[in-house]
Amino acid sequence: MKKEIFEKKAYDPFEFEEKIYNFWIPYFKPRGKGKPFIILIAPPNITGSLHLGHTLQNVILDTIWRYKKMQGYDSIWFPGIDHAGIATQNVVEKELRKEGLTRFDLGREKFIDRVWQWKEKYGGIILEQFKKLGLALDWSRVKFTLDKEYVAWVEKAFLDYYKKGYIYRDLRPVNFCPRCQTSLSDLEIEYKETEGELYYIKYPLKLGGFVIIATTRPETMLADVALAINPKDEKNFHLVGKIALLPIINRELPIIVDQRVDPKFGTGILKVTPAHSLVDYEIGLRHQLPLISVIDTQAKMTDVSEFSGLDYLTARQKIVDRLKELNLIEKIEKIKHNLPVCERCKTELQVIPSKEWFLKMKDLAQLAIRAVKNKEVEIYPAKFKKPYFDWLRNIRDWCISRKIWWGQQLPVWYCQNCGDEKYVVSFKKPKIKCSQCKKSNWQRTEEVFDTWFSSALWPFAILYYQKEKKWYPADLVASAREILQLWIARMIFSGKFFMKKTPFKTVFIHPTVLTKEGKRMSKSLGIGVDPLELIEKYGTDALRFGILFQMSAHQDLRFDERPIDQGKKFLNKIWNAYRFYFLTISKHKVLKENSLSSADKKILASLKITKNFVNRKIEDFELGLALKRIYKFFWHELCDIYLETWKGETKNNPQIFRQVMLESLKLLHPFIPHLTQLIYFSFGQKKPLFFEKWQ
RNA sequence: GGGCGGGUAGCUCAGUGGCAGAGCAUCACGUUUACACCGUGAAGGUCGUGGGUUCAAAUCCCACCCCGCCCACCA
Repeated sequence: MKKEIFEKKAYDPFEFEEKIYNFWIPYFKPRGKGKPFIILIAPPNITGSLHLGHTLQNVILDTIWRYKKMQGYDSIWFPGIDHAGIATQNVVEKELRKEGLTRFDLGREKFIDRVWQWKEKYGGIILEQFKKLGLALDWSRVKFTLDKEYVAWVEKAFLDYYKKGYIYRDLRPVNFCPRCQTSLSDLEIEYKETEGELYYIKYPLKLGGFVIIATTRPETMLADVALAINPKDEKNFHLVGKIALLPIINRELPIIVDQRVDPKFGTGILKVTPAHSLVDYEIGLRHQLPLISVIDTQAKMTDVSEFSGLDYLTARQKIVDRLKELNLIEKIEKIKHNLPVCERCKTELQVIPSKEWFLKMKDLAQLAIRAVKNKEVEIYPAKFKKPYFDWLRNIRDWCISRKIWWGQQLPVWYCQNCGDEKYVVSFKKPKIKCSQCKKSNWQRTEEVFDTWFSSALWPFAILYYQKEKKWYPADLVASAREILQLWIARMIFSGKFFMKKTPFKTVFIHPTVLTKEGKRMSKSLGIGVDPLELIEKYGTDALRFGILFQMSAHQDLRFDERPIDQGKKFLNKIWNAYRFYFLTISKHKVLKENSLSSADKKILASLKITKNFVNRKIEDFELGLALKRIYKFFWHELCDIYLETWKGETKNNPQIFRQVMLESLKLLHPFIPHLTQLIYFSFGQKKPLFFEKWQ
């Protein structure tokens, strides 16, 4: 690539970008020279394709990678992808549905084969798309969260936790999707506003009279074990300590006090149903109430009285009819309320008790809190520390098991003769005998890990479990806001627990990319923008420019396509500025004296100011402001003024011209890597531009 | 319900105590030998509303209105 390329008046990114990327690839590896600057990538889901969130996040990191490299650091980051449990399983199930099949038709083994096929076909797509963004990733070390070594790490972590008493198995109410047939974490739940009925039901008191309870779910009343009121509720306080009778089956219900009751809802009296409500379960724990379940995993009534086997909606109607016969319905009101539905399939969820594996969070949350308080990790912008601390301070134990099929199986073995009450936690099939049946007939559980349990260990796998074992911890990770708790917090306590060190020093919570109207982008609503289409239209450098130009470290970004067009024009401006440079410079002999014209002095001063400003702003993650300053410098100070002084007679110094043009190229490179590399070749250079020193 | 952020030119946004800014869009002029994906210039704003502090407020304080995001979820 020589100077002849400048015969063209306009820059065509499509002719060069891919070639330049391929030229760089070998140089993206760690060089082993200089102080490492390590970036931790957020592994995209194998279901994913590039969206503007990924684009922003990774372009920020790549810009910093190149900046740091030019500061003399050995910048390093590795690519990887996440198996993403439920998300992937549901995508494959959707494919099956087109063939008229469900996963149960295939059976577990064949279904998992299908998911692996899917992974082989689509798993790497988003990584290929990362190449299109020009990311300086070391492609010789791609990791996947179901790689053999990775799986071993996750098992080892589980065993460690287990040996130290952090893991337990318990029967607990969990959010359960009757369609997906699995428990879900809080984060996999959506709420849908729905019009429903609020039933006011009379519960007789044992010593005469009655109280009225408001509920939207009468079918769960058969699992009631108490009634509760708020301690500040003076109106109802006289009821405390009395006994109520559960209609239809006449179970005795103590009336207790608990602060979780909202005195303003309904009559201010809550029926406590620990098996089918998470709040009620908490109340139940505090008051040592029993756990009675009346709904099963199919959302059908279990074996209680005459309602057994009915689905929950039919049962609701029958129970209401019966209460009406007994004259125990005071009134029925319309109410708007939020129904919990499965994030993936939108089925209404049931809270039901299920045997699940839990991780004790109290100590671990403390580790994560202290790590940030002691500044072992810095969270930027600082305003995100509050939600981080709030979440950790109010944390519940983490349900880490899922009953889906796609994922990593727990290293847990159940006795085939005695059932799942007898189990062994072990890496390999246990040889010991069951304490009950005295036989060794162990079967590995089909339960899999919550995908976030696996992701929480990502830094070990990608940084430590490289052969060199020397990249842990990272310097920087960037994250979307909504996974601050799900991912970032969990990586922090996992790192502190297993490695005694936080997995990274700085977390940058980047802005959310919103639509022009300020709404969240959403594929299902059809208001997303596809970055690949933008690349096809404008090229990678222009996209990078456009998105970084709009970016602020503190504020969300309302996406606007115009700055990308502006970027395309800017690239052309740069192209032509260097065309002019190469045409002009050949006509001028290098001066022997180091005399500077006033234009020379002015542009050098301006370059220095710009550089200092850009340094400061990049360190503060204010890439938008940095780029705006560079834009102003290059276009308006360099092109509009300084270059003009080279037309006609000039007293300028050609050495300064060369110096300024080379320095500008370096300044632009982290933001606009491809074009600047191309022009760098025209200066007779054969190395990557990011090997140049920034200052 | 709790938390966080935003409201500045038609649009997207800079600007945190000292004469209101940029890009795009608009208008006028200019085919000046790097670039019409250009240049020169113009027009355009009661800085959400009301009050307060100050010599001075877009900027600091208080109240309110509107918009958005995150978290929790009311039985």
